Amino acid sequence: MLAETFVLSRSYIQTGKNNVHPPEERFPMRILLIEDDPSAADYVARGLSENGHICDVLADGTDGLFAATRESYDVLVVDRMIPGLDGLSLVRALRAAGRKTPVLFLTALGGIDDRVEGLEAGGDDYLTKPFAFAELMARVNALARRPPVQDVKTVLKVVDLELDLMRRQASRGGQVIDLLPKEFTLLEVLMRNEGRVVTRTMLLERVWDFHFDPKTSVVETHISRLRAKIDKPFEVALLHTLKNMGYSLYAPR
Amino acid sequence: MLAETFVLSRSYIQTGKNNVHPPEERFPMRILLIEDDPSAADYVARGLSENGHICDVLADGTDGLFAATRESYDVLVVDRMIPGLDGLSLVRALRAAGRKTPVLFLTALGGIDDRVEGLEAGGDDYLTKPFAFAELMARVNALARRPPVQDVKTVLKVVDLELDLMRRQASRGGQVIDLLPKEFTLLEVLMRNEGRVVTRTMLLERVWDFHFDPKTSVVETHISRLRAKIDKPFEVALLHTLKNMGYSLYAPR
DNA sequence: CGCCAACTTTCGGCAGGCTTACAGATTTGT
DNA sequence: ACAAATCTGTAAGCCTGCCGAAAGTTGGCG
Repeated sequence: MLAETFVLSRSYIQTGKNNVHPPEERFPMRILLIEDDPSAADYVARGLSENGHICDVLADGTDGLFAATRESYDVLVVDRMIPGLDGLSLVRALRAAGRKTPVLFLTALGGIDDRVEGLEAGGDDYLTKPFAFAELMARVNALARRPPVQDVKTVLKVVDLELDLMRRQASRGGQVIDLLPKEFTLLEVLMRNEGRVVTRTMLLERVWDFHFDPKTSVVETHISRLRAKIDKPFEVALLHTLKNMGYSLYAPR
Repeated sequence: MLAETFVLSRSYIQTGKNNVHPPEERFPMRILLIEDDPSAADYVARGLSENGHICDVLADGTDGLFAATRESYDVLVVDRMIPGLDGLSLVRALRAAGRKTPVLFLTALGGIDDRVEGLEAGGDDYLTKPFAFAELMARVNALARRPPVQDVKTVLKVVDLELDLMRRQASRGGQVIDLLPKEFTLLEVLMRNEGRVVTRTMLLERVWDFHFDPKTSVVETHISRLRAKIDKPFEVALLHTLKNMGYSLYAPR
């Protein structure tokens, strides 16, 4: 899975049409990590995905700039020392192109000069290696202008359906429901968009990190399995299909 | 000689005049850090001040005791190994003088005796080096919030599984279980997060202080060993795996 | 009646996690 | 200071159970 994120799909170009996200706060952040050291990259990527975010990784500066310009990421995490195009130039180019995506620099050097350089080039924050992951997460949150983790809602609720994000556990009407990982994130996305239509494309991006159409029925398959657990055993269905549009989670009236 | 060791504490002298704070929750906490390793001291002091608190730093035990007795700090953070007067004696002396200021010990080694001694001497909590700053901040907050006469929780409990932090000994259903040091801290982290998901990244940071991905199965290995001791011999398993997420310790329903 | 979109179920591959053995490191005892 | 014992991390192989492709079914709508 991590290996996959290393090879950023070339076909993400196709999704260009639909890269405008709804203005409301979206949960999983999309983060682009530009880092060539595999172990560091893995560490960060893994941590981010464990925290429910989507992380693309590129090891080369040129590719990084390309992706950062084309796609709309919430935050960029950029190593200063990378092959292709160094982090500093990358960000300068990005800013010159008018992109304001917040940038967090990772630097092996803790010198004051480095810091100044980075910020002057248009970086928003920096972090010297090695660092605790919690710190990176905190700074990324700060850059994305999100409230600190402590007062992030930990239990989602739609009617009598509850999803405890910390315990990773769902329940309906007090009855505990076991969910598989994919089912869990699928439900999470749906619940965070209660009442709104969630398109297939959104689901592919947020749950599967596919930036293209796999031309299969993965989504349907998992929707089906999810229904079997959260709707089938109960009176009223909460998950509704909207033909040719997508799905929506709400209480019928 | 005395003057020398006070070098770091310019703010201590200036703030001396106003040492009477309202008893309720006050925001900038005043914290005295007694630590001789400059880089560690910097790390902590910087972190505290970034969090808006006031931190005085002293590198010598004798000076530390003097300041701690004279001033009224909200919390003391004390390294066990310091020149002048060791941390243990410092706290004993402080308590003997009737001061109840909460004390957080920093100890390089997580040995049994270190912890027991520290708590017996009148310490309120301990933290083994190295640590993530966030953890120190959390513990300091906890200490400051705690009513002056404290009983440190010395035994963690999850269902019938107990972990005696003083004796460094685990037991389940009254049956004593021997744990190796790594297993002990691993279990401690898990128990302190009962019911919550503890990600692999968290474990790598808190138990191993790895700030990168070791790309090996250290965690799995130790989880396996821990399971063999705390779960295998018993009816119900308490330690559960969540694929791609981490582990969680809780009683099955 | 026929088409298309969505639903359901089955089933094999495989990734991620588990286990074990071993060797290096560290600690302890003499 | 040396040897013994203990502890820890790596690597290799196994195994489980999740995931997604595929094929067949349903149902809505023209």
